[in-house]
Amino acid sequence: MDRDMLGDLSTLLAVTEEGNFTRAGHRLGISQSAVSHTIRRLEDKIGVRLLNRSARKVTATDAGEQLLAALRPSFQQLGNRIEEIRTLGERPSGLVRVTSSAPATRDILWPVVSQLVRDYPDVRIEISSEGRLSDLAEDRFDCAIRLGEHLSPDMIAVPVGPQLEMAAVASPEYLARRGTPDHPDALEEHDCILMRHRSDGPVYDWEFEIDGEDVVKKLSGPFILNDPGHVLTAARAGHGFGYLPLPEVRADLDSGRLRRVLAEFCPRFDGYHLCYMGRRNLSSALRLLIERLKASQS
Amino acid sequence: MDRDMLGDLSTLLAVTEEGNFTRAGHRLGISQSAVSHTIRRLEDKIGVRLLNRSARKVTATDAGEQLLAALRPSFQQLGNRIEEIRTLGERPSGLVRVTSSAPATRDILWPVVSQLVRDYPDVRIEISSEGRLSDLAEDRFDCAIRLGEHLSPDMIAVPVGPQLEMAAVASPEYLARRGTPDHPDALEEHDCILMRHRSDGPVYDWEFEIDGEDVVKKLSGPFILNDPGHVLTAARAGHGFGYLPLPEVRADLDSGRLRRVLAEFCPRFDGYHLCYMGRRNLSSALRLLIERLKASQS
DNA sequence: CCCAACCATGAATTCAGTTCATGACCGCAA
DNA sequence: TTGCGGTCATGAACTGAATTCATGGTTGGG
Repeated sequence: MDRDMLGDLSTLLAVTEEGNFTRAGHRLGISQSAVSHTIRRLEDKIGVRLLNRSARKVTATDAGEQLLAALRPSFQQLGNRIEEIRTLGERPSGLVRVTSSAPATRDILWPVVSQLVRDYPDVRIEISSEGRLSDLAEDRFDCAIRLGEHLSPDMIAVPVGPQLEMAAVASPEYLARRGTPDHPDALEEHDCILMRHRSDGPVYDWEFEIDGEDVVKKLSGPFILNDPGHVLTAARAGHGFGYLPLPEVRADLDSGRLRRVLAEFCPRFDGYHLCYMGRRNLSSALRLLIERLKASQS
Repeated sequence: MDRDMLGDLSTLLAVTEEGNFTRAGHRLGISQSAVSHTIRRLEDKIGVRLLNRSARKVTATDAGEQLLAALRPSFQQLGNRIEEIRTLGERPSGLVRVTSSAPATRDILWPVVSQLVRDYPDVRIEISSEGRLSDLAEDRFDCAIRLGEHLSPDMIAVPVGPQLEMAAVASPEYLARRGTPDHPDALEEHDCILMRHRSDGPVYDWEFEIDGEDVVKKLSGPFILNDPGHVLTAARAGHGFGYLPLPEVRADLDSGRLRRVLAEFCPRFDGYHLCYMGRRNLSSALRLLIERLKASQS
């Protein structure tokens, strides 16, 4: 019994259920002619006439009836079984460990996972603000919400949030002590808390938009950190300016712990990305989360 | 369950049977890459991962195993059924020689062969009421319709008719001359035309049901015959009682040539059997007849 | 550490399935 | 008896899904 025959058998079944080629074709989404060719081809392969055709009537021959007698229960069982595993397959379960900053958790992650765990009671989500991208490779976390695209060749990053705006911030104490810059060029006279992710990687650029032009400032300062939380800590402590996405500094701005400068020079850019290791066997729960986050972006 | 999926399912089965995509591809006559695409497409359609792949090993997931558990018997049944009808459908042709009594021909054989020769124009059926079981072994006939099960070790008998009732009959002339028995015991005072099939075999029993008990009467008479037709001939001639299945004597009863006695004592028993030599290479036409007679019994 | 065997996948190819066009057949009504 | 409408059959033309090609990634064994 060859593979191509199997689809043809379901055409045979449709013909006998509908009673003519034309209606069977409608049901299957093909033309009457295609049905005719298909049945003819099947009969040639098996070497037996399966249908008697007269004008206005199609009936199964005895051989056809015998074949259909085996076909009906078999296809019914297979259809049922496929539906069962499809339904069961839609029951993701297990733990998904996500590392995400508090703002990303609040703005991007929480709206999605809140509904997800209602829809799929067997899924549990662990969210930690302390993880690092390197934790993904070491399987301490399953995914991370981060700004910008992926950095490692084996890591996948998909956008899951709207475009963002950067903010340059410093403590009131620092500003009182060192003055408030009114242009990005002035930052060259200030201390800036820089970031990079890998100790051997590039330092993150501070980009500004001056007279419609994108300008990258090469700055310096007392710290090069790899964690936005630490950048905030250092900025609050008066060690200089931090340059972070607006959501990440909003709480400090609201509380007055930090003040924003050069807002009119700050461009918008791609927002949060979901990062995960691009390996094969992602759990169904993780796949589900990835799909949901992608979908929330549209 | 759509048509295109069915062929893909047989690819899935081949992969799990062969243990890898490459060998499955060889079996199916397609490349390893085509197998990979096919499995991927099937998994996308169903929405469930069916196989775990690692280097050098492919195994079914739980969902895949469940699907395969339904797939295997279904495809086996379909494959067998297709092979059956293909075999039968190899345009059976030629002559099938059947020996059958007139009642068996009328009641059992005719309804089946009438349609069979329409379906298969190359098949011809010869029916003779003169044959004997011994003619099967000597290849003068291909099969026989007979009451009761087979007698020779190399002969096969399959039931092809409903249960029957025996009838004890005699001619009106005999009854007028010798009297009408009103109990099976009275037969001991009468002439009875006996039957057996092999000259060295046992004489056929005359069984009656008396007060709910089965009773075998040991009787005697002027003839021991091996053919029901001859028994009827003898009974019509007034030689005594015949003991035959009701269908075989119906015509004589209807015409008044014979009269039935002791009807309330006659039990029912297994009916007509199709007898044929149990050798291997039965012609396709004979196999077809056998299948049809078996099927007509259900 | 290297190699062989296997799977994955995007792009390109190909040919089997399908449509198109149209003829043949048949049942039914006028 | 004839005409019409509905259905099946089939060869030729078309097309898109299945398959191949090319190649990269992974992994187990030597």
